[in-house]
Amino acid sequence: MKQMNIKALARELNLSVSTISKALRDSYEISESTKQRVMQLAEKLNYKPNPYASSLRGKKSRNIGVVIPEVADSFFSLAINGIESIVKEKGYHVLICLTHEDFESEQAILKEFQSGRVDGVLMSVSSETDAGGHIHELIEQDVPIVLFDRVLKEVPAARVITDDMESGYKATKHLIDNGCRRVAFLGLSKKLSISNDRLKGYEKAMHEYGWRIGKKDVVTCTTDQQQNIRAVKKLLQQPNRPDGIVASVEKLAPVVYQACNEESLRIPQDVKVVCFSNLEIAAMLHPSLTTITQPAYEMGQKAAAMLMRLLDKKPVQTADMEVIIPSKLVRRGSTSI
Amino acid sequence: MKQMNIKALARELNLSVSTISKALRDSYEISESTKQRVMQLAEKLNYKPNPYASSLRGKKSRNIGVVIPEVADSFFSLAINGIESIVKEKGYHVLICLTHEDFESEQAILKEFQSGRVDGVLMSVSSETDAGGHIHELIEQDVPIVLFDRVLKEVPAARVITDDMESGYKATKHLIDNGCRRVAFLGLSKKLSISNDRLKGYEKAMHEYGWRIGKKDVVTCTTDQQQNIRAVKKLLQQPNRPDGIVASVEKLAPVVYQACNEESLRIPQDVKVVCFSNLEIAAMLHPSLTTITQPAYEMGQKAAAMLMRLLDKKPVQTADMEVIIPSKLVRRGSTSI
DNA sequence: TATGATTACGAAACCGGTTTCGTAAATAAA
DNA sequence: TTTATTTACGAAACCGGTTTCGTAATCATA
Repeated sequence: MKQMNIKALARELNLSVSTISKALRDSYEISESTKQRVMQLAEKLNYKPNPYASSLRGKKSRNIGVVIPEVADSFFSLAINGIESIVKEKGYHVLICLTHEDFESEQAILKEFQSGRVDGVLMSVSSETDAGGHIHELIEQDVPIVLFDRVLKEVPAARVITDDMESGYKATKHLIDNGCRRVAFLGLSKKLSISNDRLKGYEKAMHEYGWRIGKKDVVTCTTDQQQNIRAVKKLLQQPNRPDGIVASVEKLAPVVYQACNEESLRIPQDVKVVCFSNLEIAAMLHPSLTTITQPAYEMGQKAAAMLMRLLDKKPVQTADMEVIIPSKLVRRGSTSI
Repeated sequence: MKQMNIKALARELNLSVSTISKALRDSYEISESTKQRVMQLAEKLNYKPNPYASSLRGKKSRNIGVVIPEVADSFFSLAINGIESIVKEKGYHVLICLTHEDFESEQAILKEFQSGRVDGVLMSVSSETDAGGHIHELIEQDVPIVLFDRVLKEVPAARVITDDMESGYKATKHLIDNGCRRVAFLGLSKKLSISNDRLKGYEKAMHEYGWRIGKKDVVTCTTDQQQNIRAVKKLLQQPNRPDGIVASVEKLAPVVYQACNEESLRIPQDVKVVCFSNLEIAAMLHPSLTTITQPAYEMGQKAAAMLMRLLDKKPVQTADMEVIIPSKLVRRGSTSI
């Protein structure tokens, strides 16, 4: 079947193109009877308005871009569900773009978004992102953006984050309370806000309890899982090895388990572990994994709702520009004998 | 900054709009020196072509739609990575749409895609999908579609699947070889191709070894995890309860572990378990989980590559319309003592 | 020198909706 | 009855690229 368009409908009904358009948009200028006829024929002939024509004329794409490092991560996949639950109702579509933790990809994607392809952007920055020039450029083109989870401190954009410092503190304190005296911290990148804030909380807890932080006890991991395993094994091979580990991102959970396994160290007897994670299956790990669980779905919802407000051009209070939702510590087997 | 467009560039350079357009597209009609001038100014003024204008005129969106039930599932998130790795090179964007296992959502999405929003579609059907009318409609509008993993048998569309029957057979045989005599099967839906094929393999293995399949040993699960846990517990409460379980989709892994836990049954001593899953963390479960692992990334790549060929209008052999990539059985602790 | 071919560019149609503006006819108000 | 207003619709501009077609100028060939 040939693609139906407004012109064909107009011909069929002996009406003008503009009348059809108005009728379909339920304009007050058109009589009820005409609207009925138009709607019915449109339905019958399976007419679908061309979204690109509308976007071109209206300067609105009804697409929002979601820029994240990875989708194979339960935080991000849950956040996507939250985002979608909000924007779908408003008639927006979600364009998911993956950076694979690569800064240049992230820049390229935001550059693309300057074209008008999306009306707004939700982003969690890559682990390699340490400057916000690309975000500024986007804002200058009047594309609203809301950052979530992984943000850049110096970029004055709306943001939804968790209480990362407190969470890092809570995780570390939990380990110390359970008998750990030498706790190590695994970050993902020195550039990442969440790693750094969680690290700060870790440091605060360690200092508060008077424990020294060994030079090698703060490990910066990479995107190479094999290399991460080697790094953690090395950490655990030290003469006075750590007896507790705070892993600041979900993907490090298997790394820690694997490394402990290869070093023949038992969790939690020899090493206790807390990991930031949203994995449903954390409870079924061997042993079950104590986690800091982020409100991923709610964060996605909140970030999307903020973006919707920005798109509606409703005034947003400066106080509403930063939303902090607390994470929860879920105690499981990896931290108690 | 105001959005740059071709007209502004033309004015600036004292050239016509058409010359600019051709220069930017590297047309042979334009002299090298003019191309240089145009390119340089475009770069300098940060010109981004409006994708909707191009799409409207060219009848090509350079978007492909990916319709899947869920993104919080490692099979699908890996498949997305595979898809993206292929289509990005060809300059396509990925529009991910989630059905949440709801047939009506799936229909609505495909209806939307009749508008020309996407040039092609990759889909894995929802667990509630049992008819292919919406797919047919799309094909009639000349939108090519490739199904992957979860397909509809009767729809004559290109497809990429795994050897589901053999995998179900292998999983069941593995349990039987490890001493199980009463194996249960957990499907996701009676409508789902993968559930049914895997079930067939299960039945084949059971018959081959002369084991009866109890009336209640084939359980059809739902999207409600709590209900699934109750169903599996009920399964395990039978007087002559199963000593082996084949779980046909990843999300049932936590269900089985939870149910066994609540029934105080040990894995693998009391019940042995094989689950179809791509979870990286399966090896760290308690006990580690024997899986049928699908080549998710490769399937995504293959499906995307097929779609690219269809979009290039290259003739595709009928023999190439169905690609079957084998899954692998990964033996772990949940099936051996 | 005359003719044909090539080069380099511009005018304008086009894609398919949306919106502005103008207007005939019907209705209401004076 | 005249004037003002409302109703219901159409013509055409518009969004921003792309493409077709026409053409003046230059170059090559006979």
